Amino acid sequence: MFESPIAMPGSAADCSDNAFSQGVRRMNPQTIKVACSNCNLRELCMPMGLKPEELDRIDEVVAVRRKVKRGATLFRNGETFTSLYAIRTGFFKTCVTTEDGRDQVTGFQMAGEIIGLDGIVNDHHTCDAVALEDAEVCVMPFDRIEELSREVNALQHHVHKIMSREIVREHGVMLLLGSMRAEERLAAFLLNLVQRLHARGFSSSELVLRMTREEIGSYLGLKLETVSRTFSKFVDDGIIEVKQRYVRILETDALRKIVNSQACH
Amino acid sequence: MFESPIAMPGSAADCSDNAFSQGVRRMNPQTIKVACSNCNLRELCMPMGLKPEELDRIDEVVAVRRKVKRGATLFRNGETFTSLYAIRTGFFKTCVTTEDGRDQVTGFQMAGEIIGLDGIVNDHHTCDAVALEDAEVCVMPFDRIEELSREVNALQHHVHKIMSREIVREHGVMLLLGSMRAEERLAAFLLNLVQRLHARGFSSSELVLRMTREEIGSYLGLKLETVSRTFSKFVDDGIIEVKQRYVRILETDALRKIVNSQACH
DNA sequence: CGACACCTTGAAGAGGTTCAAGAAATGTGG
DNA sequence: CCACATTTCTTGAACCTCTTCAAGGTGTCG
Repeated sequence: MFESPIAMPGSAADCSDNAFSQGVRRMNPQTIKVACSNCNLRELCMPMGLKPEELDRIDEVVAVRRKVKRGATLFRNGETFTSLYAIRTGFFKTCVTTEDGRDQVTGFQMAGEIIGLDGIVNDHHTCDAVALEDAEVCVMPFDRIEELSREVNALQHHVHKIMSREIVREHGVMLLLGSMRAEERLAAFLLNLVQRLHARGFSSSELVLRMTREEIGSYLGLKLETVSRTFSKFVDDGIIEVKQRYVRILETDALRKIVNSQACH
Repeated sequence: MFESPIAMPGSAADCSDNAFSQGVRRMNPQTIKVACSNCNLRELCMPMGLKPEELDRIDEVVAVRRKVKRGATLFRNGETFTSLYAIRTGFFKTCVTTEDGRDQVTGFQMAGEIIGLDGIVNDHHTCDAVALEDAEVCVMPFDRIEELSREVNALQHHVHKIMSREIVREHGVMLLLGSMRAEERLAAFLLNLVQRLHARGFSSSELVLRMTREEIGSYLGLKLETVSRTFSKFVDDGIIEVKQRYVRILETDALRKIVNSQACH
């Protein structure tokens, strides 16, 4: 509900197909076959600068689309791995769970991001991917990705980059979890979220959290009460405004200063 | 010095080439050109079950070997990415550093493991790789890897698996940093180290730490004093013996119980 | 053998957690 | 559309774990 005023029209965040491509495409709701070449999220999840004939081949990557209702899982720990998923719309969390009941949110993913990479190594997923709002994903069978990336060099390198990016992202999370205090973690979290939303055409100062305080806490290695208290502290300090899930950042620089405060320790 | 009595002869941990292959190979110390097909670490860092002609091609992956003295870096944050490195001998840490002086060890790597994956996404390394003991690595230029993996399917899939494995490993670290207490973290750390050493033919109850308490602490998100105290507590409880860097595990099950103690919270 | 890096241990303190209660929002069924 | 149940969020107070600061011990290497 807060999203539409924040979204910038015509941007990558506007995830509906344009009128032309819809007219050309078959609209069978069961098996929606779609072309990456027409997708306005392409620049986020597919390699850029392809030759026309390569672009056509890329269309073979996506088998079908799949809708995932809020609260439902796209895949679960233990399930057989078959495909990577490119998020078209919606918002996901991924989390690992242990037998003894430990739980850790390992990431939040939004439109244009790829999930499922964890499953490659053992042909089974090792985490759950849960939709935090109604979502739609492009299903990309991995054997087809491997096949195509033998022929399209740009796709091959793109797959490698996506995996490397995820490794680097996780390094950042390890830094956060291993060396930051609560305020620093939450500030870094907010800056990261808003930066990614901005890259998708949303505001760089307002956002709607799609996850609960508990999920934020799990991701940041904090209890939900600490997350709530830290939000309140930022509000008291005049850095942000918070109304439930809605957050407005008033002082981006203050958040940056909090994250980079290591020097004065 | 503690290593030789623990190592099992003839195992993968015995990293020297056999007499035959040395006789055949040119021994120019400047540019040592070596064949993966003869390496007894192959099963750790290369795909298995290759056809003979594929095995020959794999030999093209490794350009040269490179020695890294204890304390020296294999690559540094900011350096241009060119190659992945397979560790032949020695022990590395990788760590990310921020301008404001924060520092986080993101992993410890031993023989047969691959480092450098962080550099793919932006053509620059985003962390430092430091040898914790004199080491030797196989340099594998990444463009050559990409070239070859277009032709050898098993290599292609192997590269994907290595990257996926690293992603899954980091999920585990996030779980550790985000949800475990000091004792649980150190117990998990010891079990992981000893398990990996065991896979290389070393003892599953004795090990020599190649890193300082401070480096362990950085990896586990703890201060070195906490690491030291937790070691001492494990000794008091009769779970391990510690003499500086030498550790003997007396009660593996006790360590396992500590890691999986979440249920009784 | 002396300098330096590394490790251990104690005591005090801070930051985050736990437990608890109530408020606010959200969803559901009549 | 409203009442009720449920989930989510906020806030307070006590507690606990880990950190910080400090001092001394141990090992290593030139």
